[in-house]
Amino acid sequence: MIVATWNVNSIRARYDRALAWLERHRPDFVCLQELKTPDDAFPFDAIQALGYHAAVHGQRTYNGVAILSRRPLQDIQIGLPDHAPGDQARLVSGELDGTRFMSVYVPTGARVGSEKWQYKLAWLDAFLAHARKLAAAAPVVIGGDFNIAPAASAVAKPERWQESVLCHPEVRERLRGLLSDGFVDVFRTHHRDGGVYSWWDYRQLAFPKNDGLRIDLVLATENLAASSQRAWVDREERKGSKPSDHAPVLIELDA
DNA sequence: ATGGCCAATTTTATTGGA
Repeated sequence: MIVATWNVNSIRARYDRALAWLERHRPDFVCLQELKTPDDAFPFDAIQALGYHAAVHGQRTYNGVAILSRRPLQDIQIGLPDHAPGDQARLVSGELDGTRFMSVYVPTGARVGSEKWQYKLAWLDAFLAHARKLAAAAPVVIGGDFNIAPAASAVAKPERWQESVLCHPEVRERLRGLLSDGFVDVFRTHHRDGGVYSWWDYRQLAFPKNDGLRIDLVLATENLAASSQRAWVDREERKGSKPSDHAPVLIELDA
């Protein structure tokens, strides 16, 4: 099966491109982030017409996540376990054939030391604890915009980003904790040397210069990850008219 | 080639993204 994760940076702004991409690639599961759209404005009909079900946790203006699947997910969970109704829409998960799929949009954290940075750390802690708990019950696949570049090899210009919210030791250590606790960064197992990115700033010709970072990750619990055949970034989707600033990341599992 | 921010909203500026 093929699992993709893609931060679309508004599902409405990406409507044409996202549907065309879905029709072209037809992955089995697609984790989407930054829908920037409430549930009632999500394009359920168009996606259903392409043969997909959607588990959606939308939000107006900011955030918003979804999982698309050929068969409907079961036991869909919205947000973190203790979430309040007004919480930021950053997590949705569901189960199919004994595997749990999660789509996550980790906070950026604005600037190190800011209030949003503290929120990023606290949210991450809660999310990681929840992911560990789910992984104790069933195999898990997490697709998401983690807003963490796992290592210097995931950054075109590591020195420039070293102290940023995407590369700071505080977030890298948290991610490393999950990776030493039964989860695998599937892309990394197939691209040990790094140098492949998933996000490029819209500004300063970052994409033509390939001045990017790999912050969009697919994590899988070890048994699932052991069956992975390949992993790749669909850079074509970052080209052309009105792209998202993120490219889709895809993995193939023999499961 | 892949091209010099973009998207939503508070809309003719501002805010947030990463």
